[in-house]
Amino acid sequence: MDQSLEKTDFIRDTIKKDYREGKFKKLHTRFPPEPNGYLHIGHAKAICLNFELAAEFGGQCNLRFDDTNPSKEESAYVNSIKKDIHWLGFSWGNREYYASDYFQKLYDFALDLIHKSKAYVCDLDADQIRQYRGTLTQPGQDSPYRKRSVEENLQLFENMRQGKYPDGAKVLRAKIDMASPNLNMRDPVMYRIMHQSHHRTGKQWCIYPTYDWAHGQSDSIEKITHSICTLEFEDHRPLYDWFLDQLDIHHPRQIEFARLNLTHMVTSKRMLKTLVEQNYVHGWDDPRMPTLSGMRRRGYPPQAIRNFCQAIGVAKSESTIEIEYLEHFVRQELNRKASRVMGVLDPLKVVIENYPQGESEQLDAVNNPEDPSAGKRKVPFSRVLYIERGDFMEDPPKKFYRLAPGREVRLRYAYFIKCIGVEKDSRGNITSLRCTYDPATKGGDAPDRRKVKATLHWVSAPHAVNADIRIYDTLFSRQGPGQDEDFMDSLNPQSLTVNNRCQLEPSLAAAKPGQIFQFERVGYFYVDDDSSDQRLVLNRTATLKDQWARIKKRKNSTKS
RNA sequence: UGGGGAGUAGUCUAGUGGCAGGACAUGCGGCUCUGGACCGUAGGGCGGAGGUUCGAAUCCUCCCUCCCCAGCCA
Repeated sequence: MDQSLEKTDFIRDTIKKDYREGKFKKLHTRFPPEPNGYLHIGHAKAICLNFELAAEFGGQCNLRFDDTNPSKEESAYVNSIKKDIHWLGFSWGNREYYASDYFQKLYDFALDLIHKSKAYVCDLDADQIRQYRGTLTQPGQDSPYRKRSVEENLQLFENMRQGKYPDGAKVLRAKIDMASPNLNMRDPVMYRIMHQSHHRTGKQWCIYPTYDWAHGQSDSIEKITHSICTLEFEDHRPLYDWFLDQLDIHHPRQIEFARLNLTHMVTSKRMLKTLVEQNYVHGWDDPRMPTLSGMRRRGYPPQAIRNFCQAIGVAKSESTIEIEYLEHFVRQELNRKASRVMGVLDPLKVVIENYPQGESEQLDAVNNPEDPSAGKRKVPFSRVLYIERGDFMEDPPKKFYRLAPGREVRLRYAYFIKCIGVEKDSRGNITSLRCTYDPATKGGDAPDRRKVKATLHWVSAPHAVNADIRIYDTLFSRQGPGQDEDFMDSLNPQSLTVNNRCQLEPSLAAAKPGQIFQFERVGYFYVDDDSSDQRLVLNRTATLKDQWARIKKRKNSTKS
């Protein structure tokens, strides 16, 4: 690989170093989601990292569900997670694992620690354990049960497993150091009693391992070489290492990186759950959600998300990426792939007065100028058309070079038209435009080489189809929702508006759910599953970049 | 205040003692039958103070700011 193009970051550096030092032969990573919610864009960063690392170094990446807490986990989440990872374009072969697959092995490992006098059964309740733990600045105290004999611990632990105690009565703890400055080392809990049915093991167990006890050992069982996780687990690394060392089993290296944050978004599972459960959005796959299923339904191509994840890189400093950066990759991908069509969101009627009444014709339109193989299609033209209301101004300011009285513009793939009159209602609102067309400009070129400043999209009124277009904006109006206020307070009341006035070219009548189009000069639109033969429903994926909108915005802000 | 991390343009990120580079965003220009795309161009940065060195984003010292940890969550 070209040295200058080779990706580099601290994780890859570490892996290369480990490889040079012969610490492993084949890289093995894993993506370990807990099946207690839907995957979001933050997970995508971890998924891409783990799977791409494996691919780059000729290794493998496992999918492992971290299902150690039956009170929160459901198989419905398992399915959505698998679907989303596949959608992103990654596969884990037959290496679909569950921490719950290892419950027996973990139990045996625990026995081993008890035998080594490195773990004990503790009768303190949750409150008492907290008190004994000490504080950030004060050391903890040994549990009164810390000195139990190996035999007693073995018996008690067996009893725990047999279901002889109620929830919370006892726990199994590692025997490390109650005075450690790292709170995670102050005799952390390994097992808790939960008489709770598990989505995979059913009623087989009533004691469940904690994250700290399950994670490293699961990594080890799967012969993971590099266990990549987020920064908040940095404090846990000494414990991760301690368990593996005491057990003297395969020892992966844990590496921590900074999680992904995006402006105008939240990714905390608690907050996302609240949004769904209190119906602020229409489900986990609402196109405003930062979930992968939401983005899929919004029309974001998976490749755009992967490109984005590559571009943002991986580091240890906490960062918040502007949502515009993600949108850039969405547009980049869609620009190459999406078929162009014409659709008018805010219609203004135009009558071509010199075009024969009752007639129409079919004009050639290019489907995708970025992709000649996409071919051409026909669009009907007639005497009565719709153009975008915003494409006309009666009294245009300097930098506005679209249609205005007396002005000539081109209708894309059609003709030059000139505005010769404006019709208004009694309140002075413009109801329609009177125009003439130049038959010699058919197709969009003038034989006399004269130029026009603007090209407008349009739709023939008698041929137009209608639809519901869901116009999405960011779910939150603040850049960092929930940072200085309750996150619900910065919900954007404008995050969804439905437009049913639109007029679209007739080819859209055949659009099928899952298809995505560029409405020329407007944006990208994805055909939603809610569409039926009776009613087309489109989600606006993203707008096109719009120079005029920016000029307008700047003018308004300098005025005020 | 114990421990663990992090500070490079508006936002990400590269750099590992030798010209601070790239992407997004922004401005300007070009091109164009999408004010899209594309091409070109400009502005703007090493948290601070000392020190070592011919030379410091990089090494040393001190300081400042931010994040994480006191779940039987992950």
